[in-house]
Amino acid sequence: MFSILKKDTGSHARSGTLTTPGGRIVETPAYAIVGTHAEVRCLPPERMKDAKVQLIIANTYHLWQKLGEKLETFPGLHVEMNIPNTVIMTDSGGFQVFSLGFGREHGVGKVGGIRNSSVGTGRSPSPADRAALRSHPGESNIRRIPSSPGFREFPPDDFLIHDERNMRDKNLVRITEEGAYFMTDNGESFLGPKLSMEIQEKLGADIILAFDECTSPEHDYVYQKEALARTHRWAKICIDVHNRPKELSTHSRQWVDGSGERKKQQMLYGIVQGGIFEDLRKESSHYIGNLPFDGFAIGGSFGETQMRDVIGWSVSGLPEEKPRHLLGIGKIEDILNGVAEGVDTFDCVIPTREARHGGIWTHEGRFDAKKNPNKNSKEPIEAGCACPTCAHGMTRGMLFNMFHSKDIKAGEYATMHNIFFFNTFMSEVRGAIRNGMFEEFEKKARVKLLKQ
RNA sequence: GCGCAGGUGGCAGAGUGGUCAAUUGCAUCAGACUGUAAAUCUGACGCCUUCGGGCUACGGAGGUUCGAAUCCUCCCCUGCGCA
Repeated sequence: MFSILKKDTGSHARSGTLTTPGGRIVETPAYAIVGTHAEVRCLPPERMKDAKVQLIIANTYHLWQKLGEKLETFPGLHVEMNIPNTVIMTDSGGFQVFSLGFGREHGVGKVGGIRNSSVGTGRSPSPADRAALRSHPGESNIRRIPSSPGFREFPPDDFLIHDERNMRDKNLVRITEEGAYFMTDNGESFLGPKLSMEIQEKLGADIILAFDECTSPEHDYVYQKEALARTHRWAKICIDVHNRPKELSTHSRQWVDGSGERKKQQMLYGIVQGGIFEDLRKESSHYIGNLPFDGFAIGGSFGETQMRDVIGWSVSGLPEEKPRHLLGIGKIEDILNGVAEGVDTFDCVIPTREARHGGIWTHEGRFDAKKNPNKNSKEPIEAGCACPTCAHGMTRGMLFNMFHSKDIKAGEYATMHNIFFFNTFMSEVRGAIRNGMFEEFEKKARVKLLKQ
């Protein structure tokens, strides 16, 4: 259940309370800390409370690969991670379709620079794109594995220069109508919408995500359109699997019989895609928004400069009363943009990954603890910060030394601070919205936090 | 004193006639990181440069050679063994 407590008048920002079917609670806007393998790197489970974590996102693909047959007897993420009261969501594996596939081939992340000029505006397809769409319906970069019917490689090898072929060989994913084939160390494994749903039921998160295809920022309009149609077809399959009669379930966790009423234990979110194209994003937003999901997520690729527009288009067709999650984003500026566009929850590796790499976030901007200016610095990590790291009296110089002496604790101290910082920041955002001060808060935050 | 092994860029350690300003690792410095193949990855790392190149360099001094970190002679130093 999602109840909105306050809506901002100057933007689409809102603040509310998300209560999961299991009775766990998230105050929104909130930030999901990434715990891909059912653990937050460099943060012991018992310290999550100290870091003010209220939401965790784990990963279906990676846990599936890691657990194998143990999945059948998996006790559920809350038990496994020993965080009975924390809300957990699982990503469906749709992102790995990109990160292990075209992400590798194109050498980009989801917020990549946009190289293809015909893609740059994000407004509408160029005449060339339209022509391509007419003359090659369905014939985009899709690859079929040799064992599947109608196998073909596209583009054919002959069309590729050597470097392009090398890059293509980095792609470990073959996408088909049914799902995606992943090349792993143990051979090939297939993951599609149906299986992703079944795995997510066994993992037992509070919130699960539809299996989608996350596209690359380098994909052109033609490909984005085709991938979007596929993601939409998969969305319906996910709903059907999620809502199948209990008798057909292979796993009992999905349904709870409480007070004579059969109740779903997990919330299912649909995912909006469409690359950076306005018409595709709006189409997707309306299509997904009209399906009976419990909430919605915005996925896929963004150009850094187009991000806010893309978020706006993606939200445009979603029902007001249901929660919205922005997948894999972000940085402070992205959060401000997302909240202002009506996003309720976020998740991103930024706080945790950057912490391990020395990137420290503070209310005065970000700094790199491994870099020279911090050598011998007596300055606290962040003055006035109440996190356990700062409360411990850690200085920038101490952290510098720990990183340089490869002390494993450096990553822990930094991770603790960053998670605490992001969660604190989110609570400040909530406070601002609930007090009707979001506009002022946002203005100040942009000036102060973004100077880096 | 004799025998053996060695002395290479901040360190470790390749190279044993030209493709060597010298593989590689570490350290250092800089940059990146957005649903985590990431406690990771890139780049720089003798000096100068108009970015074409120029200069000085493999313990020291000579020598052989068109050409030497690489071969020869002497010297200096280090480690191990024997006296």
